[in-house]
Amino acid sequence: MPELPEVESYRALAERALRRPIVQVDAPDAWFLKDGLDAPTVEAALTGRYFVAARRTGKLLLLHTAGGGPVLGLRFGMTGRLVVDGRAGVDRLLYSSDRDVAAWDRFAVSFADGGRLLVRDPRRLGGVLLDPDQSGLGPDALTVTPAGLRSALAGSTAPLKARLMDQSRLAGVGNLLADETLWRAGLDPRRPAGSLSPAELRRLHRHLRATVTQLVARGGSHTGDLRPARTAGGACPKDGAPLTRGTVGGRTTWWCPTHQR
DNA sequence: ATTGTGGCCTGCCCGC
DNA sequence: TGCGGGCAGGCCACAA
Repeated sequence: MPELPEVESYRALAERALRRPIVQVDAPDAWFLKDGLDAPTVEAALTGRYFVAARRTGKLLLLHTAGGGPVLGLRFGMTGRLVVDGRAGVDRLLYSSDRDVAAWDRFAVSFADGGRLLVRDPRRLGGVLLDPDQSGLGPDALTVTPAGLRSALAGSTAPLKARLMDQSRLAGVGNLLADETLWRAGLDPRRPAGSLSPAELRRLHRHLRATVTQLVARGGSHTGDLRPARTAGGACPKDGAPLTRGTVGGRTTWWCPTHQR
């Protein structure tokens, strides 16, 4: 599902949509427009303008318009895809459908040259925002510093995994990325977030940055080394122990009871 | 304030 | 072969 790695792929794809005059905006699904946004407003905000930059914070894609104009924010939930000129941002999306169904096109921007940028989301869990408020987002997981990670976790009794996925503390980590990172770092997802020693914090930071970087390069949060074993009867790829399945932070969680402490 | 829970969305897969 | 139930998780509202 779209976590940081997928959205980073979408961001790179969205570079193709820059400096192309916008002639039409289609927002057929009112549910998909968030924070009180409506179709006439977003149409008026974008038509006649063009994008100049494609940025990303966590799982939020930001398309800036020229001259300091409005910023289009796109969220993808767990089943949303970005499509530009018929080209999809990722080949395959876990838990979503790979089919092309026009009814799943929830939002589209058409350019003067005939091309289009659109969000295709079967489950409608994503959304469109205008000038999104980013004050509620923590530092991006791809670039977070050791101190940033420490302050995201410090003093908390919540499960470590829940804090890693708390977008207001750290932006970009979803369920699969959290399991993969904690598995690599050898940390029990149920540990109180504030209980990590300085050495464990450094280890987690190193593995977080490395994991995110690697999964971005591989093309998705589903390309982790733990992922194939995240299933009934799965064994730890490191030591062969049967993986444990449970609910942590309200999400299905798989971990190795042997080496994750 | 922090933490936990349940609901929303709907395609897909499994078992009958 | 059709059908119903459960499942997936990002995000948000709400409760304790």
